[in-house]
Amino acid sequence: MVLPRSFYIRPNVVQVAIDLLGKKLCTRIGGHITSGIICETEAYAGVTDKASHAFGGRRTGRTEIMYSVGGTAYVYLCYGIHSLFNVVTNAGEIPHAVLIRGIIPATGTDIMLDRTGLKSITENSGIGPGKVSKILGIHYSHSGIDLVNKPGDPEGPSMWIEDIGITVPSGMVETGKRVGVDYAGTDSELPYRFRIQIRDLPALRDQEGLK
DNA sequence: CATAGGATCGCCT
DNA sequence: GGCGATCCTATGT
Repeated sequence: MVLPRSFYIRPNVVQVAIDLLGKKLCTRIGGHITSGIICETEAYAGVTDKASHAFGGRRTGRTEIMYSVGGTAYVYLCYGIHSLFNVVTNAGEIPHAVLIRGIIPATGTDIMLDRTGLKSITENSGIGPGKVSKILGIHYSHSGIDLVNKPGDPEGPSMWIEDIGITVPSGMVETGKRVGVDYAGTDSELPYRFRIQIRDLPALRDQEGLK
């Protein structure tokens, strides 16, 4: 089931970040469908969060997308090299977002090989926000794509997230500080990073099989 | 117009 | 554990 708008527009961005664990992030880029199970996320709490690009209500050409309605993709270029993929959450004009930091490759591993030049795709190949975009073919030019309604052009790039029947037990979710946001002062200490360990995957895959 | 710096990665030691 | 790659974005003059 493709996640509906109601999943994204919930007001608690931290809860959305946790609930995205175990969901399947899918893209159709250049006619190729690839996907992976989300295993690491970070929440960015908008205008009050010093680590957020929208802190203080900042609106620029880049961050404007963050003010879209929940269920919109926000992708930006980091370090001149990496496209980082985020999901905008909450109602319009409230710039909350969840950074997807890691996925376990699921569909289209042959395409991922082409995109990365790796010799093989493993469970680690999508760990790291830059790698997520690399293996899924996501580019910062895809910022603004709607994750709920398919774009008008059926041939164009498209991205969505599916519920595949996995429920991650809270005891399986590891919480920590966000990465690379030391400039945010005390906000860098917030426990807004969430991940599931690869060693716990077999149990989750069993759930998927039962559905 | 000029410039500094970044929600990273992979290779090197 | 350290560093270079690489370029857009934001900000300041």
